[in-house]
Amino acid sequence: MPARITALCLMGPTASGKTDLAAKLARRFPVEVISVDSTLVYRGMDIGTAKPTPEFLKRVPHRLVDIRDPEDSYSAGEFVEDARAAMQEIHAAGRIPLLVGGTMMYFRALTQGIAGLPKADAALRAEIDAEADRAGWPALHAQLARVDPDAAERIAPNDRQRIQRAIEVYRQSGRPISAWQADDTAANDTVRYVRMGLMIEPRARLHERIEKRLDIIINNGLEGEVKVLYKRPCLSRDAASMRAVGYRQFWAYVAGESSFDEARYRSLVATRQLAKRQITWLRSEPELTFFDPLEDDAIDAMSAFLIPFFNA
RNA sequence: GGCCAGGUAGCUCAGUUGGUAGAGCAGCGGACUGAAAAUCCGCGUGUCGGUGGUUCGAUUCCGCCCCUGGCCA
Repeated sequence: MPARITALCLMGPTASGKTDLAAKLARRFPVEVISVDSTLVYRGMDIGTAKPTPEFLKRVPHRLVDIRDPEDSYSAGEFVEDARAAMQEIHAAGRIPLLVGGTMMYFRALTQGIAGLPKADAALRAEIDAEADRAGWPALHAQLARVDPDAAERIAPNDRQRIQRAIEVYRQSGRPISAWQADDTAANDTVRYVRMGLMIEPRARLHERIEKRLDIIINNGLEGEVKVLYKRPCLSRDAASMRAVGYRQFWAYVAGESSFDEARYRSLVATRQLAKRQITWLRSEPELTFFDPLEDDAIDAMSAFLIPFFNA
């Protein structure tokens, strides 16, 4: 049985300054960063994801960055396995894991457990998509209602992603997804999570930062980066990686479907909407202590908050 | 300066044969179990450009004024 360990969580919406604060914490405490970000896992997606530079990563190593090609997918389940392994290694090396990121579902899956569901199956998903093209998602929702009324009740008739997932799991295993989800997921109780959240208020203040950051990303060459990805023969716009904010919108521009200004505007909107969803997660996160990253003494406030956990 | 077309929600616009108005986008709130930077659900009062007039009643009809765009001088 592994020893009980403490892990720190630093969670915040996009453009809230997580990376910067993580680096500062790493200078003050014996911590090692684990990235909790569904886009930083992809190699070759550096500019649009605002990935820390190689020099920065050399100074402050991050686990779970650049571990997938954009053609491949990654998932919350894989993240949980990878993050648990990384936490054990870091702990064994005498340091404390610092989980940093904005992919709230990954945090939730890690800290509260995730059912042992069957994995994704690309062929089966394509099959279900084809059926939906013919009959429409509400029809598949009705089909789901016959085999799994509990799941159907929770899923909206137009929520293609969840309908598809529920049907996928049922066809693969012959067992309703609601039954799988009812299994005891027994969150890993060998880890104690200490949660810190970043919040920038009012919202307009965050929106300003988002716009500035997007323009930096565009000036750094987002268009060129997307062009390289666009040319890869095995990479499609339907790949999980290419649905990421900025990539999806500039893919449409590179494909000649929209103007540059439109790609920029839509990326801006998508980023704001992403931030809003992340904030919704944060509001429901238990035992979260908030910090304002724009305060001059943010790092000191966080340090003061953390010291008791390092002495324990 | 003259003629024409417009001025309605943050933006783009629809509409009211006269009974004070509604879509898309944006924005806001929420959900979230192997694609989650994903996928969905909910939320629409705004001096209908200003001002006078007609009318029981004007955003709607009429006059004048202001603003924008186009054409003509």
